[in-house]
Amino acid sequence: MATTSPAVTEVPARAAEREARGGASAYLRLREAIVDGRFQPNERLVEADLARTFGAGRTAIRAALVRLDQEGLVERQPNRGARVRLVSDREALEIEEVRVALEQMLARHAATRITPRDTRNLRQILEEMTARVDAGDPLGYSELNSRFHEMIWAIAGQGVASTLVANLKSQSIRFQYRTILQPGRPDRSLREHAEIVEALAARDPDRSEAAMREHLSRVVETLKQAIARHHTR
Amino acid sequence: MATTSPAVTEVPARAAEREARGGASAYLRLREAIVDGRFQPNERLVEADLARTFGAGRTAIRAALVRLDQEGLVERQPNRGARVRLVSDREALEIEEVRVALEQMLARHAATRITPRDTRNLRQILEEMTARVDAGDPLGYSELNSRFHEMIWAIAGQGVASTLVANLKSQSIRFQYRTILQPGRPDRSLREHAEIVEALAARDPDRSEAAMREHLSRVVETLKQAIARHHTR
DNA sequence: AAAATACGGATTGTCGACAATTCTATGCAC
DNA sequence: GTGCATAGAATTGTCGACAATCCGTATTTT
Repeated sequence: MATTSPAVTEVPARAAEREARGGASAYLRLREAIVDGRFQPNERLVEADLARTFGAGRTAIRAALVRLDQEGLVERQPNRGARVRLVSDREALEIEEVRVALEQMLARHAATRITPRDTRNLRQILEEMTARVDAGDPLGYSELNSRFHEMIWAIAGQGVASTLVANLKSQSIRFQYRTILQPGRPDRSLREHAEIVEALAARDPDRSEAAMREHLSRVVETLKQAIARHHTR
Repeated sequence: MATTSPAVTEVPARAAEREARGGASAYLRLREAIVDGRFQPNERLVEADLARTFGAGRTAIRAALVRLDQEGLVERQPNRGARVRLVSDREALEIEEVRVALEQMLARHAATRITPRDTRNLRQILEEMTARVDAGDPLGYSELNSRFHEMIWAIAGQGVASTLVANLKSQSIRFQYRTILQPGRPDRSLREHAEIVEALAARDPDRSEAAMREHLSRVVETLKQAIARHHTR
């Protein structure tokens, strides 16, 4: 809403969605704050402080922290409190690898369920993405990129897998910018996305899976290099 | 311990492992009880009752339920309590599909990291599995089957992915028996496992991934049929 | 001076009690 | 007998208080 895009990260389904007003939406607000980067990684999350900040009781905050811990956004140590979890370079890579595996599968399924209407929507996003690249707007591009992938998840109609990727994404969101700012990436990325759309439109599962794999493998590769560079400097 | 195998499902890593005595190990014990099937699916989980049963306070039980909810083993509705989550046939299939995707990836990674010692261990498990089949012991076979796959996860050295599959497995554990009891399955399954070992031993990522995919795709297929049969009867 | 110890503040963990909500069963009208 | 309203029981949600634990600092010991 205010800061970044609204649909960038969907809240992982289940778990008492309809929550009272002040009470348990503490979870949602705290989550948003962390994902948006309003807390530093490794920053301590003191229950009493959070309770005051969010106008909730300590009980609610406590429940939220337990959830976020299980979700991997927060790290809780017995008697020592909670911190915003810092995902290491190593782990960020692992997460990305899992994402490759899952999105491959999702692409495969999407290919068997895609409708002409879906195809039109994907093509439109692709156009907008091109426009952003031409306009030199990496943030807008990144946002559309997210939309693109999320749309494929939706087409695939695999709730379990979609929830998992969404979850992983919110954990590694802090690393995203690294792969975006790579020089020469946008053009290539655009072509890769185009191929994905074509493969899906052709309703060809193997080709769709391969295209997605190709695309995301390159993202992983880029991330690897970025990390290596970041590490040796 | 009493009912089924002890190592069948590893507890998903993170989250305050060192917990006080009676206090928060409530989570572990409740989890085990659910996974072992000591609670019926959809059975209500009343906090006060659980607290008495496990000799813990309601607070601890509450935290445990929140965690289990996030984990997908329990379903919590505001003001209406928690139940053991019932995974639908549909969802069981989805879960299995995700498992295919993840284990494929894990096999690929394992192929690049496997040591001669690992190979020996895998071969040995394979032998024992053969023995179980010959002895007509499906439960023992199933247990070894789990060990086999878990060993590959360990070899792959991908903590994130491993945690996810382990988690998924505990959710769908109730469906396992359906695929096991399929006639003619054991022999074929055995051959598939053998091919996986060979591919890994050859340190061939593509072949390993393909072998795993082949194997698990068949499991999915079997599950599909079992569900269909179960549904139309 | 370095190490070990003891203290004090801050924070988490747990309990009991009460409010809020949902569920169940009874009674009443028709 | 069926449907609806209502009272009571059962259960969850939240708060405040206190105990347990940890961390940093000052003090003692060697």
